[in-house]
Amino acid sequence: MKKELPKTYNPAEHEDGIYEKWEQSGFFNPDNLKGDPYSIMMPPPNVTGVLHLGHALENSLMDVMARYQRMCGKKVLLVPGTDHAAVATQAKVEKLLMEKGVKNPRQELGREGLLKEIKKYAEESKATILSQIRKMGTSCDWSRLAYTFDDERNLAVNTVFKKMYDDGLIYRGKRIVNWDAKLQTTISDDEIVWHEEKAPFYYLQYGPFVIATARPETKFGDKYVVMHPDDERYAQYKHGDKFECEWINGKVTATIIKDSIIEPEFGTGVMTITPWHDMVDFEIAERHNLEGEQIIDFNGELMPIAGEFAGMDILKARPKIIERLKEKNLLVKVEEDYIHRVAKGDRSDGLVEPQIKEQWFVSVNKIIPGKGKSLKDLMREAVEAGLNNDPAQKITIIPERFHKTYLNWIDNLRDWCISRQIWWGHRIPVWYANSKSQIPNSKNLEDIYVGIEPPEGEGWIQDEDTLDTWYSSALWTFSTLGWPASAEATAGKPADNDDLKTFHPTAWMQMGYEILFFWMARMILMTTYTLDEIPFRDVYIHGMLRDEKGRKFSKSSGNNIDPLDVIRDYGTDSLRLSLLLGVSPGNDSKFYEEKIIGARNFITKLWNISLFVFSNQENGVGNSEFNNANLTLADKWILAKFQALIKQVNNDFSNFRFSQAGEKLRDFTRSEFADWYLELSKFEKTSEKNKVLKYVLEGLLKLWHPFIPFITEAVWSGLGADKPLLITEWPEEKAAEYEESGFDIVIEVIKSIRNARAENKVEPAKKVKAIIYAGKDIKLIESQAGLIKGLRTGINELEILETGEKIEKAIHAAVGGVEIYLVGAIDEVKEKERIKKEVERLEKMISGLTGRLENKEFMEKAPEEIIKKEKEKLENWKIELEKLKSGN
RNA sequence: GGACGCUUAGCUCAGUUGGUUAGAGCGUUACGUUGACAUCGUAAAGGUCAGUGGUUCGAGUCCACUAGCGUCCACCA
Repeated sequence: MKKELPKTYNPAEHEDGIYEKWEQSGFFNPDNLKGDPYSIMMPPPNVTGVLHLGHALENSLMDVMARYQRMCGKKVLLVPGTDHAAVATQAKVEKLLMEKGVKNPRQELGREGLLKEIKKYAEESKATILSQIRKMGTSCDWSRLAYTFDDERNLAVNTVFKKMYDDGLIYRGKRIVNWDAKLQTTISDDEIVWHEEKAPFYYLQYGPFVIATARPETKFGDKYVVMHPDDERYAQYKHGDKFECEWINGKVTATIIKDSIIEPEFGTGVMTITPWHDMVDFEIAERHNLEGEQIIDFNGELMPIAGEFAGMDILKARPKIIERLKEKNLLVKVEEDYIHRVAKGDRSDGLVEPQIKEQWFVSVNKIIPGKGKSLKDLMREAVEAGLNNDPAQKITIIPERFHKTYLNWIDNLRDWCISRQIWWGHRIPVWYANSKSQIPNSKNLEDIYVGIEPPEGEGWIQDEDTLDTWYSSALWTFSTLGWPASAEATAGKPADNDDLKTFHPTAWMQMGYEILFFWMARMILMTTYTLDEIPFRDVYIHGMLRDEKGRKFSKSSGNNIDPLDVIRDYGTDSLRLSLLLGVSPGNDSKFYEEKIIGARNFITKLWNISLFVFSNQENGVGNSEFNNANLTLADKWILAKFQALIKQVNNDFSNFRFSQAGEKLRDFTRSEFADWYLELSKFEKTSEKNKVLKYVLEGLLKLWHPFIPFITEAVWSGLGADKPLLITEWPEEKAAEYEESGFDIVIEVIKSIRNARAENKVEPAKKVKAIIYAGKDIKLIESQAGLIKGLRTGINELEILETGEKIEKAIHAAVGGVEIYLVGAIDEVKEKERIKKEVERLEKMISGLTGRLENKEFMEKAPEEIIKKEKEKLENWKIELEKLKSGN
């Protein structure tokens, strides 16, 4: 029975239903598929709100690949998931609570109460996000849905923590950390945003020295004065010398320290140090084993050491301290317009103060027992020669330039501080038995228990801190696959035991460059350490989406585009296509409504093409066979082009060039299939034409499906296919089955006729005679005369001649006449010139390359591969030259 | 200070190991309603590929320098 498509395509009427059918079909789950495994782990969106355009891009990228691989017969797994996003989520909920009038959420609600609130928010947000992922059409296996903060992932986190602790890679230490007073937690170096600010730069008298500072409020306890050992101005002072001097709150005893980190050129070449509140000072103090003292408390207020200033906010205290120094005649001079940089938290926008705290760290330089190398070494190996020199365990980063960025970053990598003083997150699996321990300041290591499960017996108290959110995301590629496969973990889920074996390492991963270090690096670290495997083979780095003016999208700048609005107005396919076309890996791209409209217009076009082609079909989709013996020139032409297209698209997919694959598909669909072949089918009616039309269109629907799954499926299933397009086989690449038929020349002829009409301003309705000088293609063109007449050329008489004068001349001569116009397809004179030039060019190239291949130096230096390729090239050119010369 | 990138048509960008006449979309201009499609079609105009020099038979593509722009990292007491 003949099925018909609706006249117009309204995405909203189809999309949800189609997604539901896909889901019910079970083919999102690889357990129902055959073939080689291919796995992608969705970068889990934070449960801090709703999906934005960046997520939409990421979903489009992973889904285009997943669908392509599935149609190519792979057993595709795409795991959906969300991230609890520790600090971000807690900060967000605390802010919401404060807006509701809860002044200090942590104090008022307590740990349990606040966690309950956050969990409620996270669950709501998660539900929203998951429904949005469905809206995007992402073909993920919902039965394997994961969350970085669920029980399975917690088990993985604790297991890895214990393993690292037992290996001596996790240690606890007093270190200088970035303290965000607003969020009341440590944050990592990467979470700091530097702001440039103008501030006065004070020169202060410190004993015999003048020191310079922008932060006098930290200087109360300074008792070390540091200078460069080679600075001759201060040669008279020896390292370790002591002197007494008058300081802010009375006399202090100062010690001279010589350290080459000091730049003699900067300021006075002398500084005092505040080890507790400055990274560099801390390092100097460590190096010389100096004492440090806390000056600023964890709320950003001065400590008792500040004397009468104690309890004051540091910024308010600053001018008062300067006043005091002035009174004591210790203020030498002030530079007003000094520009310095102030650290602020990227989530809180509050001041970040370095503080010394007890924290948990992962050592990146310590040698891992039994491996003879450090975590840093593993991270490096994975992208260089491959883990353990195994090329199968090598990660390729696309685009390549990020290799360098990554390696450069590893070189400067310091130990990773993994503890956070917040409540939302995986609690550190460490317990202290000493009831007197003031956690987290316990130093009694004997009474520490580190384990996957809480210790038995009374009196154990768990560490208050939680883990950096990236600790759990770092395990993502394998924690989602049922690792660790303990009896409890896999009880009732027998298939999970095999998942890790089947799907790890994952095939590819995609992420924005802004989380390269946060996430990619840490996944590599954790996975290579835990499994001795890389987490993924290829990682595709995408850029950021920006608005028309190149600004980032954000709610605060009011330029936000909500993907759901786009879907509502234009459909998911339009959104996906506009996100995928015109982007290249690693580069930012601009996104605006015109792009979406362009995509929407194309999708409408594709619908109309389908409408036309299938309106002439007896049957629905499938069984698109035709008889090769009955093919016309034009049929062979479109089939040859189509074969070439499949090959190019495959090639683009295997090199992650989605944009280019899409552009080629669009060009073929519009410029070749619709504009020529489909038009021509209205005139050249043969027994096979409908079949070829259907064959090519069906192939196109398949090729388009990864990009625009909904409309292609709507056509496919709308016409009663027996299985969804989702799992229909990808078109086969048939090696040169249909030769180039020379139909391009016929197109040239038709174009020249149309041009000649336009140039000579022939009225559209007027029928004219055309004379074509066809040259060597005379037979070909003669055979297509009927078609040429028919195809919107408006000629009623056609004369085809083998030779003739230069065409322009002929046309002009004819314009004087009444109804006869001369039109030429092949300008013999021009053609001869072109061939002559081409021959010259080829000869030059051949002689040049021959010369190179005879050059001893080149032959010795160049790699064999290149020489081989150059030789091949040369042979091809020679063949080409022969063809040209012989006139074929 | 260290690293990386960008500069191609009016705009947004592609350009796959160097190889025919450098491409697309949007925009502009002219024409057009033909048996799917005005959410359309046919065509045209528009580029010394930022600049200079080099390597090469051949450079948008490789190298060096210059200019402008941008990103990341470190960080100035």
